Amino acid sequence: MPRTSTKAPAPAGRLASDYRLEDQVGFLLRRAYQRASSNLVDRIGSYDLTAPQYATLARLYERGALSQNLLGRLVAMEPANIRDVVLRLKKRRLVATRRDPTDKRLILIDLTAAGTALVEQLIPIEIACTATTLAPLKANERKQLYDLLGRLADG
Amino acid sequence: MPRTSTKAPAPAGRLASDYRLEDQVGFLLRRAYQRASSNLVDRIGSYDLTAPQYATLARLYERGALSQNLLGRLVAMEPANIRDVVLRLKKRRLVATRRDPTDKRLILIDLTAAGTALVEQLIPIEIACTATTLAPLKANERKQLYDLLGRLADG
DNA sequence: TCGATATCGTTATGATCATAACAATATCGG
DNA sequence: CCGATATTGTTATGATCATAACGATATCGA
Repeated sequence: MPRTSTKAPAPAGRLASDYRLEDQVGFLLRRAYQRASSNLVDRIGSYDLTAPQYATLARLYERGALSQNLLGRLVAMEPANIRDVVLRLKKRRLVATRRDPTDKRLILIDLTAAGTALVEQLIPIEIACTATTLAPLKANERKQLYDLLGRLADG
Repeated sequence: MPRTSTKAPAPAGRLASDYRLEDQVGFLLRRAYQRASSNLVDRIGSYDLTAPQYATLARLYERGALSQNLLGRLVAMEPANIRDVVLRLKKRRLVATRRDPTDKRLILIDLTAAGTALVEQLIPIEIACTATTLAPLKANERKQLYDLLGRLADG
């Protein structure tokens, strides 16, 4: 006679009994990113901007005009994805595009005056948001986290 | 006469000169998750499974049958999202669904035999994949990372 | 010069994601 | 008992994401 009902919650039961999803970095990273992203949307959502859109604007603010492809690499987005983001930002007149005269393959993206003004407004909000996300960590732990995450991301 | 052309790359120029996108946790977390997710797809992509799909199967393997809603919470997915994942897994006969007899609102999800067999095949691959992702870190650093990420994710 | 190769942007497909609104069912308090 | 409230699952909308295939343009080497 089996110990409990076959329909029971099956606390651990089968094989690989010591495996836990929580022990997989990918799962942890996904949840941590969800939290960070949620914090950002809570703060800048009223501007109707997503985290990738903000990152795109911020990168343009840092670097000035960039080709669409390079811009994508600098915000870690595939060509097909950065294209859509740029289209949405362009529709809102936050960025402007023009063709590179010397290399006809390239589309140069740059902030408009409105885009620049918006980024300058959002940067302090983003910094506060980062502080919120990092709130559970002490100062030295935050530094450590940056080091570890940076090495993970760069492979 | 201005020092350079107005159209120049604008290395730093404007306001908030010390702001860097790299200093924002969200951006770092997103890139690190991209890396981890990419590592997983490289290894289990031939099974036509994504990271969230694998997480769903793994959770069911750990816990046995769960309501769709609870399952979603346990893999950090919104109700609308876990629904789509379950539909795809169900279409491939990796999970089966039935209504809870005592609470007619609930849909109970459980692994099929094929689903169970697949998870048992994938678990060692996932563990190896996690090792790959963590390769840049030493043992004590990995432990530290888990601690920090866990606290971030839980808020 | 010219052909192979590489890069850039586009298109298409399919899978996450989050949010809001909604119907059906449970639960709880008076 | 029964109405207010909460929970579950669905639907719709819109924004990421990754991948593959493709034309256009650049670049490089023979």
